[in-house]
Amino acid sequence: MAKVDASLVAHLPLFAGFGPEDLEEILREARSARYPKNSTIFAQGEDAHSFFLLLHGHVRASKTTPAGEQIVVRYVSPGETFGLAMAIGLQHYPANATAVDDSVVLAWPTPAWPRLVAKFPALATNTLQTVGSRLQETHTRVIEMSTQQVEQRIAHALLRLAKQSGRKLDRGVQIDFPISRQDIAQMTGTTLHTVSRILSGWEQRGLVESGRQRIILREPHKIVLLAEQGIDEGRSSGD
Amino acid sequence: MAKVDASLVAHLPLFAGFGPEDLEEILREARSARYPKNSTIFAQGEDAHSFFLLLHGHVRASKTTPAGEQIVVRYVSPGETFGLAMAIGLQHYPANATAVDDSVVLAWPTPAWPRLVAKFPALATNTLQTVGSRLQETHTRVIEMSTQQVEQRIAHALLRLAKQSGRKLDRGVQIDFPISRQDIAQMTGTTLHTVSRILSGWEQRGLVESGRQRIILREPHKIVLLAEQGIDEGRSSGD
DNA sequence: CGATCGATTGAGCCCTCTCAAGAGAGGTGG
DNA sequence: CCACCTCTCTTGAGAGGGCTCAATCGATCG
Repeated sequence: MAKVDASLVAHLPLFAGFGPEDLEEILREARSARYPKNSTIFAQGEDAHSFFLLLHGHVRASKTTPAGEQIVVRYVSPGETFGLAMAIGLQHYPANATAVDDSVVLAWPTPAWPRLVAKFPALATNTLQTVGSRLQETHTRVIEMSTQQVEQRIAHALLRLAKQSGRKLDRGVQIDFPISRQDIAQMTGTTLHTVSRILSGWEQRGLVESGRQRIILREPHKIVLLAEQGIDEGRSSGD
Repeated sequence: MAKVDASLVAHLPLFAGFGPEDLEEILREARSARYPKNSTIFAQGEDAHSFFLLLHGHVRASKTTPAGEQIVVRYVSPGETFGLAMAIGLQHYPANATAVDDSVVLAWPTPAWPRLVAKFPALATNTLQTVGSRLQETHTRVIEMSTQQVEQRIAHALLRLAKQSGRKLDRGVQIDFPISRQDIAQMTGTTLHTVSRILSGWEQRGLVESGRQRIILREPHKIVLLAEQGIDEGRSSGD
């Protein structure tokens, strides 16, 4: 297996404050692995054997309820960690991780975590900040679900995805991985039907262009307005 | 100011793995303070001057939206930390903290955090686990809001409060601090009206006994059933 | 070129919100 | 100790946003 180039990951938040030698030592314990599109990286409830750093691709973290419903926890972008069960005191993964695109990860065996943290305490403080950010983001989600209508929540979700994983095109910004109506529904607490209806509406108004697992924001600024004020007048156009 | 007795807090998760001397050193940097009922401990957006450990009483953490709506983030019980802005990389408090009962806290000046963590790395790993738990709990909340009806969400919320801060009475379990219909609405993403209607219904069925900012669960087991299956009548399946 | 998975769309309903009073409980000041 | 005032809780009526149920269409892949 090829060695990971330290310079590729040195700038990541996880490794803030580390010198090249420390980095080498940490990376030495990791193995890299490739997961093809739609493959499972780990499943909820499984023994947490490893923790991960995404190098390339995109990973969806989701949770399954006892009743069998799924919700999307987040989409992981390159440079982010995931599967940190051990760090937060869990023996088992609290969620599923699925590669939504061909993806490459670094994986450390879970038992390496306590050892690495003991030697490099900055790993813990860096991770604390990461987990703290995720907590803030999740609170934002709770607030949105409590106070906003579905259309606004979808607008916020798509803008976030675009900012995080948007690819600039001439005609707008495309979300850079396959994402279905169902996925968006599971991110926003609604049904795929409602998402479909709303996106159809936006498409007719020229705000987005979308297809099978593909969404392009054509008028991001107008979508920001939708997200912020919610109901904007102007429905009385041509029909 | 009286010195804090180390033995009172030694068993807390925050201090797991510390000896008496380390504990003394950490506690030496804290001051204790008393906040009367309904007083503000800190406000959202304020400079994060301190972080806290609740010794006695109850604290409500809430967030205010740009539109002025409030949601309850959580209720803090004795032994828990709050106001950890600095630890998760924030300069300002992301929420409001209000004493809902006469409360006593230990407060450390924020600048002490990096110094203490440098000397006692276990503080960081202990806090990482705490923040991780809160992240899990917040995800649970998202899942409930996505998949359950209001009545089930209220049932879950009250059961959680009862477990966390319940006082056993002959007639049931009382939530051990003042809590209004509005508070419950802000925990579950609904309105005070709907909470009031649902609690009235439960009261008629003998499940709860409630009054002004006071709730007693008289039939916790039946409320568990409500929380889990939701609808207990009719709804025959017959596949 | 057929099969499968995702997207679209209509109809109808109902859970929950909004709007609107009003009643009860506690606290406070005279 | 009583009167008043404020905060909380209750309850009704009506409306509507979003869900459920049910088909059909369209695109991607083997």
